[in-house]
Amino acid sequence: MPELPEVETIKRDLERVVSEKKIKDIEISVGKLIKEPRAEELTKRIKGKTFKGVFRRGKYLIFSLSSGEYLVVHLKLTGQLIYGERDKRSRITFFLSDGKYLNFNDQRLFGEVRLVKEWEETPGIKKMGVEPLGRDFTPSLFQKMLAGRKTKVKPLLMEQSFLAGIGNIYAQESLFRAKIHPGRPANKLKEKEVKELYSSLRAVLEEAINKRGSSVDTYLDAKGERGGFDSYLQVYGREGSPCVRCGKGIVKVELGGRGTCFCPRCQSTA
DNA sequence: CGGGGCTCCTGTGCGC
DNA sequence: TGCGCACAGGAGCCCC
Repeated sequence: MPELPEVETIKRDLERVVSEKKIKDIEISVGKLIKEPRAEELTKRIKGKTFKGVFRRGKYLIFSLSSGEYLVVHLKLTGQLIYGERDKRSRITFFLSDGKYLNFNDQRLFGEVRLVKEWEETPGIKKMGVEPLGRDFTPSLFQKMLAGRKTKVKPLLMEQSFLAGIGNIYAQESLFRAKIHPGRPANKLKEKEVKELYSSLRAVLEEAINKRGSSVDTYLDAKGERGGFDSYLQVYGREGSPCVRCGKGIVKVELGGRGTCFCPRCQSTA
């Protein structure tokens, strides 16, 4: 599942290879992935335009086009954007001026593509919270953000209107590093724990970016290669295995309807 | 605000 | 060996 580090990896890869390339044509095999405008309309507006740049907001990838419009893409669970040769699994294929292809693969068809004039107004982005690796995300801001919230900290970390780009993997990993039980009410964290969680979040995201993401589920980068962070995951998907810190078995529970792994000994409940 | 539930979809992995 | 079914999961949406 692509989260912030995976989307950032794809962004960095694509920036190098699609910038200044013209979109000669687009082939849409699964029209329902396009949320706006209608597929025919999108084709008309995108054909002949040039990719100017690529950036990321939360888990969204945003391509700026020479027309001044933006192509906004969310990979959801199984989306991939792979640059290179033609891929028969591709749901939406961009034919580029260098003779290469940008393939949007998506096994489970949850992905979303939009062509918009103002990317900031896109549903999902409009109410997006602060970027956890951004300059304005500080320990004191984090303290304030958590203060009013009685809900469980792990589902809160995954709320995109709270923090941008954190999903099930990195929420679990950062709480493990910070030694905080995922079910703790957010407003009950001690000041020291808030600081711990703040640095754990930033550290885990940065390390994951440096390792080019985690290839959990179907994730592949823009070159079609796996990420390298899988082997550094300490709790995610490790239920039943020994805790890397204390050796006790990692436990899996459901929180906010999502599977959650943690160490019942290391991660403090109070 | 909080909490629960439903929805989209399909490959995987289980039970029998 | 093979069939069929429950399940996972991001995020919007609904309801109370």
